[in-house]
Amino acid sequence: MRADARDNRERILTAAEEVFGRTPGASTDEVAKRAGVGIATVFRHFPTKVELLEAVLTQRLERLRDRARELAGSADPGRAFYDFFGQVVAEAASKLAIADALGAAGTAVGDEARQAGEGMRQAFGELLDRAQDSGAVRKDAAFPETYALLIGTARGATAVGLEPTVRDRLLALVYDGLRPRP
Amino acid sequence: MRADARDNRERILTAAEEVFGRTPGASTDEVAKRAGVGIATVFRHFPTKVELLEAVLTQRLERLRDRARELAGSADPGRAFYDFFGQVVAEAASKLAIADALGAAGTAVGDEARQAGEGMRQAFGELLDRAQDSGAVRKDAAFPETYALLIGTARGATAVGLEPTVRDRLLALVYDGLRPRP
Amino acid sequence: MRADARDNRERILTAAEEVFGRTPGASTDEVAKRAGVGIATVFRHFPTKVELLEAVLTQRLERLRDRARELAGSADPGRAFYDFFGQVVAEAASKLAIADALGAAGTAVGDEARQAGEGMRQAFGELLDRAQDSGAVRKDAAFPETYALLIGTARGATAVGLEPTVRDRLLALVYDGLRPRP
Amino acid sequence: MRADARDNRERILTAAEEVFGRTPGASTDEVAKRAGVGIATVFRHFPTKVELLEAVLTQRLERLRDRARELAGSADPGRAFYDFFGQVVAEAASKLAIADALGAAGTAVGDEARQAGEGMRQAFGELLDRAQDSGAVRKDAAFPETYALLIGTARGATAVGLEPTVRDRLLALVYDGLRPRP
DNA sequence: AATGAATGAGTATTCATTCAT
DNA sequence: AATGAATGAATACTCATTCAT
Repeated sequence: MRADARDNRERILTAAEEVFGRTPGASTDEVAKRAGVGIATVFRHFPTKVELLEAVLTQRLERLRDRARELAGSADPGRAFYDFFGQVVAEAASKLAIADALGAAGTAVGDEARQAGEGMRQAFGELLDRAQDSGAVRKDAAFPETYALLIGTARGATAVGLEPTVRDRLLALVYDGLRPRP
Repeated sequence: MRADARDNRERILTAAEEVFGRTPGASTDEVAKRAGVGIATVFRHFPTKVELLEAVLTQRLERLRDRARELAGSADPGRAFYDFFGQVVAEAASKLAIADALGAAGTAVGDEARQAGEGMRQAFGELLDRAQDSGAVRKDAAFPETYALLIGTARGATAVGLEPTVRDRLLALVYDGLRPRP
Repeated sequence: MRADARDNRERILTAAEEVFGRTPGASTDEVAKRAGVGIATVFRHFPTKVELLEAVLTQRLERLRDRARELAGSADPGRAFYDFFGQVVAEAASKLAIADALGAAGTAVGDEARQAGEGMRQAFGELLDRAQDSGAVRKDAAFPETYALLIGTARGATAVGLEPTVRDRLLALVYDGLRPRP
Repeated sequence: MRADARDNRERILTAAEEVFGRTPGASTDEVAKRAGVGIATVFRHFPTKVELLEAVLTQRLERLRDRARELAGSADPGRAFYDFFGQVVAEAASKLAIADALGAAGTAVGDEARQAGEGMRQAFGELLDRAQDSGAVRKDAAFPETYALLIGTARGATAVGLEPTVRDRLLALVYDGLRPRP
């Protein structure tokens, strides 16, 4: 039954991601129905709605962190940086809530979520450093504003429901601001 | 008595802006208390909570539109564009909800809000056009991505609670992306 | 509408007294139905279930205190004391919860209830003092044990659902313990 | 394996006594944790929460009955009666729930509990009879009121959280009522 | 026109009880 | 036989909206 429980936890988390991604203020019942379990099961796994939300957030942040870490080893640091940037924005455009997760990364209360956010920001900082060393990103772009630019671009892409073409042009604009001035 | 009513409407709107700016999920009661009127009075003026929210939104959008129009007559179109951009972002950083208003401008349901959003986007388009004509903004930056960049930057600045210095550096990055390539 | 509200408050309190008297763990819904009002109305008047319970308790304690005060002026202090004692026990036998109120008088958390309890205990102490001075109650019966005896007798009479005859005989036993030894 | 089961039953009962003694409204889970078994084990032994509560009650009543029976053979019937009375009250003062058990003895629903209550009351009646025959208790104190006095004194001692000294003085008052009038 | 009271639908959370391992 | 997970009914409390004054 350990397996069953883990399975259910996964299903609940997935359901929560979908439901809250679509309707941020959705009820826990909604999540339970979507996951196909009783409501008490949701509360057994996540004793509080806040804890459920934080678990979703944590998962998202960890995924982003992992992606950043994967790319950190790349031979082409510039490409790694811009690829990560673009992927985050692309995902945000389709999954409304990743942008919120990014925004919340600074404020997240829960310990796990905070750590995941910290890890993600560190990994992104790593990507930035290497890209700057390799000359792919201007040296005077410090971490805070670059991170803010990532968040903002992701949220901007989300808010308007941008078409892919426009999103690419938006990224082109942003990248041009990040590239070293000739 | 007409005057009293208009007065109350104003007070309610102001109160709503403050309250929802601070706590997006606040109750209508909260707004009534802040405005110093009974809750029934709020509902007399705005028969639905959604209508109240839309009124707040409309007001914000109209203010932005008016500011854009004022600047449209400026002798220095480049400066007008970047000033507007910067002001919007600066305000968003302090008033959480303006960014949402900007985001909602595309999706706004109510008729008034939609019109206000349309007007605001048109005015911003005007600023963009003139700035491009004057050579202050690159010609290949079309409206959709530029508008998305405005929204995103505003939201990015809001989400993280950026300090003014960092906000300025963020803007510098964004502006560099918007300026014509040499 | 002030009148209506006060009216409703009364009805809710009365309903609560009946309902909680019968079923101590009853739900707030039950009280609302019994009072013939919507559940939100109950919560408007008593924002918390605890506050509702305390209001019931307070009311009961105040009634007892008032009765004690009335009797305090009596020309026959002995009779006043034993009358009060008997009335409390008689009421407790029919209204389950008065005994609890008496018990809670020492522990009541809410400020109003605490004060009412204090007032009631003081009034009872007064009755006791005078009865002792008049020689109707033995002088070595101090307040704490006499009060405990009152509470206990009331609760004893309640718990078993005593018939009036038996109750009278119980009181006779208790009174004999309180009278001065010859 | 029969031994294991009986062992578990004991542990659950003990745990239930502790838990419900402290927190009358406690959950079955609480009991399971305290007993160090899974919740399903509790329900295997006591298919219903009511049955568990009744088992606790039965156990308590049986203990009291046994104590009364032990004392029934004593050479000094008066002392036996007053000792029993005092012990019950002393225990009630520390173990909140014994008083409830005594009260419930009249109303007990379950068959076992009812029988245990009956047995306990019979044994107490025996003690009373002998004490009356020996002249230690007045002859006109019939069983019903004397039993009510026992219950009441026990509950009175519990409700207020009486100190031992006061409890003793309370008992002195009660005993004086029970002793034959000179 | 303005007020504050009343309402019921909705929400998070708990708990006794039942299943699957 | 024992376990822990799953379940749905129940409960306290909130909120947008409607009535009576």
